Amino acid sequence: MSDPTFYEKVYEVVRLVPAGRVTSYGAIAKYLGASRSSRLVGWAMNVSHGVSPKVPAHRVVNRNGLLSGKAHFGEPNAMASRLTAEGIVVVEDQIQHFDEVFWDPELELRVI
DNA sequence: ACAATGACTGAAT
DNA sequence: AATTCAGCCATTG
Repeated sequence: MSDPTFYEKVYEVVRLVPAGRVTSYGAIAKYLGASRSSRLVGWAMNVSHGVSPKVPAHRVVNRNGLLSGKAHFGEPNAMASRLTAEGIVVVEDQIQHFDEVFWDPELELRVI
């Protein structure tokens, strides 16, 4: 990683996501000032397998609340299982009550 | 240095 | 309203 600045930022934001909440790639990208680089966020997650502390990539889904990245986990059910264990309802790889569990860094990490 | 890739998103049809 | 198309931008070969 010659210049993991972007990844580091992504990891940091993802790690800030509280248990029982989820966020979207676009929200993270926007918080980092790169709202159009949502794909890079997903790519960062792809590299986040061996980073430490561990990055809760299971709390990051696409803007529709769909577990788009579940296929990248060792077990396809690992992502849904972890979300369910945190109190998030997932049916058919789709997060239920997505608007209630959605965690927007721009709103939560904003200056109070 | 060029071209291709990708866990997305928004706009157009 | 649902599906399709194109843009976007950092990293890798």
